[in-house]
Amino acid sequence: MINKPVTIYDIAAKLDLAPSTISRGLKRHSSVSLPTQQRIIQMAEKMGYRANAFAINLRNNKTSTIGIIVPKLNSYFMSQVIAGIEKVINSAGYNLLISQSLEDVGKEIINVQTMFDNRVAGLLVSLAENTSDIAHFLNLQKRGIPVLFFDRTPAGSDLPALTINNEAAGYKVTRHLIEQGATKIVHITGNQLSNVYKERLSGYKRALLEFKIPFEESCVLINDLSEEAGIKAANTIIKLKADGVFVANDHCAASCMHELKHHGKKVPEDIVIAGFNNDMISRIIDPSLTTVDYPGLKMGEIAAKNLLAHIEEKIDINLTANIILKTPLLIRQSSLRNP
Amino acid sequence: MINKPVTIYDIAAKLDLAPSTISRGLKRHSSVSLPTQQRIIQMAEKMGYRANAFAINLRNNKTSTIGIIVPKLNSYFMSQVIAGIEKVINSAGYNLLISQSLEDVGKEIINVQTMFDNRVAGLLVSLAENTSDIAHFLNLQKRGIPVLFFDRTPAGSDLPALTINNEAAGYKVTRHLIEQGATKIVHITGNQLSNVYKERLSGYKRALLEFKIPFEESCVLINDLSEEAGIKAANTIIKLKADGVFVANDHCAASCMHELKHHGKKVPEDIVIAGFNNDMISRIIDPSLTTVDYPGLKMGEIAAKNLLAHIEEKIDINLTANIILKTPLLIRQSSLRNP
DNA sequence: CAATTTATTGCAATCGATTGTACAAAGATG
DNA sequence: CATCTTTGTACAATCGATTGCAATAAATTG
Repeated sequence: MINKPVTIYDIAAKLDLAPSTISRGLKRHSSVSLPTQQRIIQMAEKMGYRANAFAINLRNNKTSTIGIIVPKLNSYFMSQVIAGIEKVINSAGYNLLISQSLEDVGKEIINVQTMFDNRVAGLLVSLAENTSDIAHFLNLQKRGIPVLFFDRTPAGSDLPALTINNEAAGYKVTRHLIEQGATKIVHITGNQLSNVYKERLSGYKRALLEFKIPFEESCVLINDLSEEAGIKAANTIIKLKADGVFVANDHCAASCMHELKHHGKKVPEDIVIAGFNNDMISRIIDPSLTTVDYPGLKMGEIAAKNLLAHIEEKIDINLTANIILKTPLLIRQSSLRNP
Repeated sequence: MINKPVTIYDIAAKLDLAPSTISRGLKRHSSVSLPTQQRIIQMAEKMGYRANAFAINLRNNKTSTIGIIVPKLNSYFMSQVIAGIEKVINSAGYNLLISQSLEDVGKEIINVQTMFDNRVAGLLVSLAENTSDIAHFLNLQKRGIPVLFFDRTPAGSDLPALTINNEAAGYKVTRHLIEQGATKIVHITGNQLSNVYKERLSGYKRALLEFKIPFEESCVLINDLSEEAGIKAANTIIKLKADGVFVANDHCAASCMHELKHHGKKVPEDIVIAGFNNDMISRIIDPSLTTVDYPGLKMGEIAAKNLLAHIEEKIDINLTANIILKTPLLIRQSSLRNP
């Protein structure tokens, strides 16, 4: 048997009151007498009343839903970010609508439309790697829906964004590898349309320059940073006779290191390696992986808090300064030659 | 400047037609003449019309949103499941509303309420570990909203569920470890209220029984299967002088193995180890980890397809047979003594 | 050419909750 | 006791799309 939902009209009929009184009574509006409030609330409870979200949203023309668009869900980092976001917005009474662009602008555009159709109260976005034009987000802005970018943010735009200092992190890692004696460092990274990978490369170059190591184009390997890419890269590294590797993500670094060991290379003796993100895997593999601590949970929390502030206090989000999180370098066995 | 959304009334005014005609025209209803349809569709396009989802949902009293409640998002397996679900439902025009119970029944109950409030068309659920009573899902059933459980499913209920044969998998792993010469096998597992962990333990016991190895209560370590738990368990394993370990998840297995190696134990020579899930980490660590291939992506796809079939064809989901996926044992270095 | 059918389009109610305003009953004031 | 507040509740419009039914115009038929 299928029950149908209880409405304020049903409650009104039972208590012989007007629907408007029920509506106000449920919200403890002062214009409804206390005894009446009690009766209403008790009856609503008893009848199993649940407000119809659509009716409310239609009336208010907004929701308590936050949208989030990310390139892919299957990374530890992203799960952490989402966990951080959920933690904040749930306790503020919001829901999350999640979707993935799967690194494709086309899908990203569709996702933005869907988010708009569902009248999200705000949007958190980490861009697909091949997104260069961000026109599809401007419609939301026009409609007064705040958009906040995190991690993968639009290049050369003044839209509000939450990032880490990728250039500085790239520099720190590279400098550390050099200080550990590396003289030829390969950098494995992702699509250069993406700010994160571009900036890490910049940092890498700056460190080389500072230590007067010539930059070689052949030492920069651009791929999808997957497990397979790491294996492939390992072979290139051996051919290049490099003695240092800086990978822009831990999974790829781990698989690359695994493959290098397979080929008889000793880490860190023959080659020093560093990753990026501080994924779980970086702690468990042997030798443990030097990496950059990318605080996903914290990033999620901060992103959510900022967005909420803009939604609820109606401050123009475009006036927000960009936020840059600190990312400490975690030095572990994979790069430590002289303890 | 903030634009306000275009409605069918705006279009109607522009074309000097009735809103109802616009509504029908946009859906290419046969009662609207073809030229009028053209005019309507073109004008809608031009004015940037987007249907108000709430108005539609309110009218139809249903949505094209699928809800999903999982214990935690931060596992590779779960990301895969979600990717699989998204793949299927997106191409069918549905959205995903995701939330985590964080292994807490209380939060799970709240999540179910939220899902109901948002009138999800259907619900996919993997239970929190301490959920024993599933009364909170029955309301949805009563309201005609199909619910399908996957992975962590309710014990002793006839609700539709999608699982793997955990008992058989547990048996296969244990048997394999015994065949590789293990005589005292520790089983590290999770909350026994959860079907998956309970059944894997059953399989473990059956294998011991079959090979006439006495079952010892002290050899079953129940914890949260975290990285830390793995480290702690390693010490217990050494004290117990076990020579085999079957862990109910790869991450915990990896950290446990790491810690065992740290204490000078050789894997697989001194101790054979197997995990569960075939997470990325199982392939990258050294030695590579024997594990059970848990096909997350496939599970997500099947779950979504089944749910959709029930939503769209209105077949009573409770008549569906439970689905059980195959899970091959992947034998790798961590347990292979005699090649 | 009148009568009837058919093709289009419009009217108005509906979904459930909200909210400005009107109204009635109670109490306060002179 | 009449007038003015105050308090509590009700009325009715509104949000945007849908849909059964009515209405009009055009086309067909006898």
